[in-house]
Amino acid sequence: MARPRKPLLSRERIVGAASALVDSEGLGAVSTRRLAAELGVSGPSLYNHFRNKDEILEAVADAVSAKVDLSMFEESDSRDWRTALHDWAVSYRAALTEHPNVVPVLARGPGRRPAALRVADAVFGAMVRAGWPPAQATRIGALMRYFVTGSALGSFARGFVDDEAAYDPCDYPHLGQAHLLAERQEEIDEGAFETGLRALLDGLAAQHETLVRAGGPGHPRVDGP
Amino acid sequence: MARPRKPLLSRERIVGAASALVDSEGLGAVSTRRLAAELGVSGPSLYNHFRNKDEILEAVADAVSAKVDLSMFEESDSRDWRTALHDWAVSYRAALTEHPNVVPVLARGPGRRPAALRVADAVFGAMVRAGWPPAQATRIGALMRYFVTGSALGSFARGFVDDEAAYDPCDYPHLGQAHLLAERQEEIDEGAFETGLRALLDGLAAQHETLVRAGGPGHPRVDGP
DNA sequence: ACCTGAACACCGTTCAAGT
DNA sequence: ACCTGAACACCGTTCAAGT
Repeated sequence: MARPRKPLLSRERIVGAASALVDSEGLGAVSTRRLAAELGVSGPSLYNHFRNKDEILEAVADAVSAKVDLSMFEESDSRDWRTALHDWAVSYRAALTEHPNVVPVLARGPGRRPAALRVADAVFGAMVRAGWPPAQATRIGALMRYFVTGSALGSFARGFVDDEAAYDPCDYPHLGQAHLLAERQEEIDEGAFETGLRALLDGLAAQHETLVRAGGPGHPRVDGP
Repeated sequence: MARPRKPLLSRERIVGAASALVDSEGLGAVSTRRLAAELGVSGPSLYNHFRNKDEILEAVADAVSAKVDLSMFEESDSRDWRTALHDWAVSYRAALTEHPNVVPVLARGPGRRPAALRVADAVFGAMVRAGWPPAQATRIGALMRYFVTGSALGSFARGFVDDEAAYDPCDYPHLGQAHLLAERQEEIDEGAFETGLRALLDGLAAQHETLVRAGGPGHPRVDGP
C-alpha cells in the first residue's frame, strides 16, 4: 500500500484504540503489533506518530488526568480549601477507578503530561491561596496523590483471594473472614477511601487552625513550589 | 549437562538473584532468560522451581513484606493503637522505599503471600483489640495501605521533570519552581509522608474519641474481617 | 509524509531428551 | 528430580523501499 492519500492513522485514533485496549484487557495486552492490528495497519506504522510505545501509554494516561474536575480550585469558586480538596479527591479517584489499568502509568507522576501538570498546578495554587505556606502546599499535593493513587492502584479487597482455605487460622488468627472481602470489594474500598479522606482532611484542618492562629488572619504569600 | 548430582538451583537462590536484579535494574530487566543467565543456567531451568515468572516476582515481593516490623501489634507490646499504627507505617514505608521497584508487585495485594498476609492479620487484630469495630479495622488496614504504597510507588518529587522549560508559566502559573522538586526528592517525599501520616492519625484519633464516648469504656468485640 | 515487509534482538513457556 | 537445547508464538524497534 505504502503512503495513502489520506492518512490512515492519527495520534487521536491511536490513543483511542490504546485506551480501549487497556481498559478491556489490561496494560499487558497492549503491544505495538496488537494495537496496530486493531487499527488495521502494520506494527511499525505507529512510529510515524509516536516515538515509542511508552509515549502512547503516556498519552492514554493523560486522557484520564484530563477527566479530573478542577473547577473547585478556580478563584471564582466559593468552596473553601477543605471542601475543594475533598471534592477534587473524589473526582480524582473516580477518574482513576474508571480506568484502573492505567493507574500504574499515572502513578509515575506528571512528567511532561499536560493534563497531569494542570492538576498539580491547580491544587498547589489553590492551597497557597488558602494560606498554606508553599512547602506545605507541596506536601498536601503529594500526600493527596499518595492516598488517591494508592486507593485506585490496588483494590484492597480484591487483594485477598476468594478462597477460605488460603487463611489458615493458625497462621492468620484474625483473617477468618478475609475470603469474603472480594465479594464486597466496592463497598469496602469506597468506605476505606471515605474514612481515610475524612481523617486526612480533619487532620489537615487542625493543622491549618494552628497556622492561622499563629500567623494571624493575613495570608502569607511566599513563592516556591 | 542434564541433571547434576547436586541441584544447581533452589528457590532461595532464584529469589535472591531476582531481588538483586529488580533492585539494581528494575522490574523490566527481569526476564527468565536474563535471570537464568545470571544464575549460570539455561532459561527453562527456572520452571523446575517456579510455575512461572510471576511466581518468582511474588516471592521477591513477599521477601520485602517480611522485613516490615510487626512487633508493635503484639499483645505484650505497650504502644497504644495510634503509636503502633504510626511506627508500623514508618517501618512499612521504609521497607518499600528500600526496594521501590518491587512496589508495583506488592501493590496488587497480599494474595497468597504469607508475609503479606501476616501483615494484614497483625494490623487487623490489633485494631480490633484497640476497640475499633471490625468493619472500621478493615477500613484502617485498607487506607493505611493506600497511603503507604501510594507514597512508595511513585515519588512525588521525581514525578516532575528536572527541566525548567517544561513548565510554561502561561499554562502552569504556579509551577514556576517545579523543576527544583526532583533535587530535593527525599526531603519532599519524606515531609509529605510525615505530614499525611500525622493528619491521618489525628483524624482517626478524633473518630476513635467519639467511638469510645458513645460505646462506653467496654471494648466491643464482634467478629468479621 | 506515511505506510509496508523484512530483519534484529529479544521475550515466556512447553516439551522431549538426557542423566 | 533437575537440567538441556529446540521450538513456538510472541515482543519493541529500525530501516530501506515504496508512493
